[in-house]
Amino acid sequence: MTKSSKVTAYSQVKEMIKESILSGEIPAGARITIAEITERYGVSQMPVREAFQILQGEGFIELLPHKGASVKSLTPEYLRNIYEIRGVIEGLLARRSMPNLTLSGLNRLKEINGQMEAMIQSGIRADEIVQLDREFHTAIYASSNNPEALQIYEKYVGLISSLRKKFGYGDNRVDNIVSQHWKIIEALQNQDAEALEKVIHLHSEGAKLDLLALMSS
Amino acid sequence: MTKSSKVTAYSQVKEMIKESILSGEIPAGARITIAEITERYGVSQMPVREAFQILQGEGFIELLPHKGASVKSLTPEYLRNIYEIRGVIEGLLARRSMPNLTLSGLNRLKEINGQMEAMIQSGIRADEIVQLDREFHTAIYASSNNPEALQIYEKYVGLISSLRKKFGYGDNRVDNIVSQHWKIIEALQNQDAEALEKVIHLHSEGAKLDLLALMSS
DNA sequence: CAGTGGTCTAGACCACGGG
DNA sequence: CCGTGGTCTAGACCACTGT
Repeated sequence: MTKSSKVTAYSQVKEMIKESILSGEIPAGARITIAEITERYGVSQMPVREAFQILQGEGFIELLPHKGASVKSLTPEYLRNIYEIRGVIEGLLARRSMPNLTLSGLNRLKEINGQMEAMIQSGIRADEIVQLDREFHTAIYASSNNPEALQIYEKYVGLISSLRKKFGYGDNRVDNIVSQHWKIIEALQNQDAEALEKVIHLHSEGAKLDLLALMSS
Repeated sequence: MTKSSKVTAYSQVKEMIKESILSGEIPAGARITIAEITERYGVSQMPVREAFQILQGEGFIELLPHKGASVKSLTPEYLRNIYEIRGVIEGLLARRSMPNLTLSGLNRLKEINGQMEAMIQSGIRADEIVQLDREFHTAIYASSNNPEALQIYEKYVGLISSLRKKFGYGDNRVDNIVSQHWKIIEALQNQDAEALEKVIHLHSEGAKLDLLALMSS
């Protein structure tokens, strides 16, 4: 490690490996050896092993006893599965957040979605859309008072965001996102739980289909 | 460790600690030191630390850098949160399992629920009810084809089961369980996704209220 | 029946909290 | 400012794979 510091080596190693995976530097399905990492970052085995265990818990790698670590491969089935999970978790988060959402929170949502709308005119950049979309949803779910659910959401959203940056968006997906966001805002304003949950599921389903189509083409 | 074997030390240590937590031997909120475990099981620090990381990933303990491990305390808020998560995940699992459920699978469900019904007559034993209830739900969700969701479900069901064995069930909770199970079977038989999801949520909600009431009394 | 690489031990290091 | 206990290093051990 660069210098002695207060943060632990294993958490730094964990973050660095995570970065490498999300950026695509270490491709899905690739094997990672302990030796590789110890050499690269100048640490010994133990912090690497701890980092591996954490990353396995977070769903980024797979760890087989006596066989080593490999980056979880993002098969269509796996993606479909985690989209489904994310969908129902988002429904829960939205439902729980609705009563706690403040007026200024609602304005923040309108602002973010306005920015997205503006971006469509001036040419779409996938990574910025990803960023704004995440902010939009995070702004809603922050008031859910269910940190455990939020953690599951963030785990999967991180995995999927990296793919978005790589594959971008389908033809009119971004338009759909923006219009669905307006509907979400409307449902929140009306405190209409049923409508809200319906739009959220639609939103998630659309995202899944769009990404899967892009990946298979 | 007892003897050299093919399974890893850290996985054995992990299982043993997990047992101790679920059995209540190590109470919620208690601190666990590495030295304690190394001494008790005759291993060195590294496998213990790996076990800790895994247990943190599974939600059983909390790990603070430079401060150590403590068993996650089961506050009412935390329980409410994980019941909510379990509820929506179960809804998802049930919905996805329905089309894949075989006739013999359905008969198995009827059989299990019949056993539960019989048990009510001959006096209720909490740990056996817990066991049968778990079997019932597992029998449904096995055909969900979504192992990731199943994993989340099992993580939380393990935590909650241990509490059930400790606190038992409220007055007519067991009757409710059995009658709701029949309704679940009926919905599965009719391939009625909407009814199914409704019962599942009712089931989950009832379980949550019952347990929270028992714990606060 | 080697070589590779994951797993484990022993002990040093050092952050943190109480006196 | 010392003690406790979490963190890290170096190196040995041994399960697994392919030759």
